[in-house]
Amino acid sequence: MTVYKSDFMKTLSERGFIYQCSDPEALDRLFLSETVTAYIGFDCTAKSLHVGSLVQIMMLHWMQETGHRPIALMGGGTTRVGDPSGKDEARKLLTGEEIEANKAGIRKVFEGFLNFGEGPKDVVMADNADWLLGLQYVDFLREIGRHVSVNQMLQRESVKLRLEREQHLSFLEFNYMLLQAYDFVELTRRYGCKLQMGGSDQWGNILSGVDLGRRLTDTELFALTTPLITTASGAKMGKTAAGAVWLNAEMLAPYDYWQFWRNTENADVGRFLKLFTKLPLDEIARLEKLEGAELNEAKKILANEATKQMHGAKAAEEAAETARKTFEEGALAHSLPSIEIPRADLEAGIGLLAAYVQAGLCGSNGDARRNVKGGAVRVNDQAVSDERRVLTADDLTDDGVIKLSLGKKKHILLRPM
RNA sequence: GGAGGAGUGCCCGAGUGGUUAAAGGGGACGGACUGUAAAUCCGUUGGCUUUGCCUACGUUGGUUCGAAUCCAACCUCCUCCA
Repeated sequence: MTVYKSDFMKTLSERGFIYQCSDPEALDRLFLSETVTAYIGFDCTAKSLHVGSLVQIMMLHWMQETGHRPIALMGGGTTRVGDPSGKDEARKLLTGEEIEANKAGIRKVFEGFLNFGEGPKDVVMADNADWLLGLQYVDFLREIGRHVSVNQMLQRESVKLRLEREQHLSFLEFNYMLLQAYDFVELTRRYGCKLQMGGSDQWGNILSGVDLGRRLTDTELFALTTPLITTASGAKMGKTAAGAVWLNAEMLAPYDYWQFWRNTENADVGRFLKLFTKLPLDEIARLEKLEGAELNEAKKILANEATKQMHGAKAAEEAAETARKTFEEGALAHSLPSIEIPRADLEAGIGLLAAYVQAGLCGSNGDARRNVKGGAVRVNDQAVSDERRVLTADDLTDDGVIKLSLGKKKHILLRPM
């Protein structure tokens, strides 16, 4: 492994962020000699980013932390086209309003742990819609197209693969890398940006930008990618009981976020602590040495730290406390995720199956029915085997709620209103 | 523009007239075992007012007692030729 001298590269390298880099030594020198501006692009296809993007966000954080200037680039323009890579069918086209709404949601995530503003080290939020939407085709071809070598584009691994297999490659897909390359140039001109970072799947696209920038701006640009983060057992990261692990609290409750980290596989604890928390490395080294049941303590710390970063210290403490009560004492914790139901409905009696569907624990009555048969359903910690069971006001606990559980980990409180 | 091929459940994929809600695998969920881990084993995996009914094999129509399976038109995708 290369020994880096700059704080930023050293940190990234020690924490396991670096997968590929176009010129590690030169980049290291650059970080030593000046305040570097670097960017990472984010798609605006959903209202929130999910944990998959967290690695990238953490890199922005470390840039800021080590005294450099990160740019978070919203793909307001490229999302309108839709990145076809890795897709076997075209994404449905999003409207301008949808994209704007998504952008706002995503921005909220960043505000949690990056400082935005006008200062020299504040994070810049840019949007490629600002320059891409106004492009004129012929102008673009004359300015950019003449510098782009089709020969080189054909050399790209992703392209070669498609050609060799005689698989269809649309012109749109072929162009996507140009737009992304052009982003890099535009950011170099506007902000003096010299580095683009991203996931390893972006390596080719990023390199296109490096090449193009060198030609157009006569500046040495750099590329750096992170490894694809999978769990130790090989699964793609980011699934939980509740579905995708979204970063926005509206899409995934802090408690569920905490649980996601708490359920990390043993073999991943050290690696995740390095990537997803800001804890010092010696502390992490100590934690990852823990064995057996003791490792659970490290997982809790991971969950606490990760949740704190995303949702704040208060939410993290609550989540931890809720989990402790729920799992270690088996008691009813008041801050479990809850849904409200009209008091009148409860007095009339709510069918068990309907309640589970309403709480979002089951997808349909049939699903709920199957779970009852499978012994997964408990009400107020009492196993229920009768699918015709009706919930009434009598089921309210002393705390005035009804606790619905599905399996050992999923719990929802029904709160009459 | 011409010729050929394909469209099946969350995904992959079998099925070429009848016990097919549709083999098999993956994924997901649940149970057992554990440490809220992994691995392993077991179960579930269209909907509903569930001993029954409804909806489903690209879309629409047709043949038939009966169609995912046969026919026609259309839509979408792919490959090759130009």
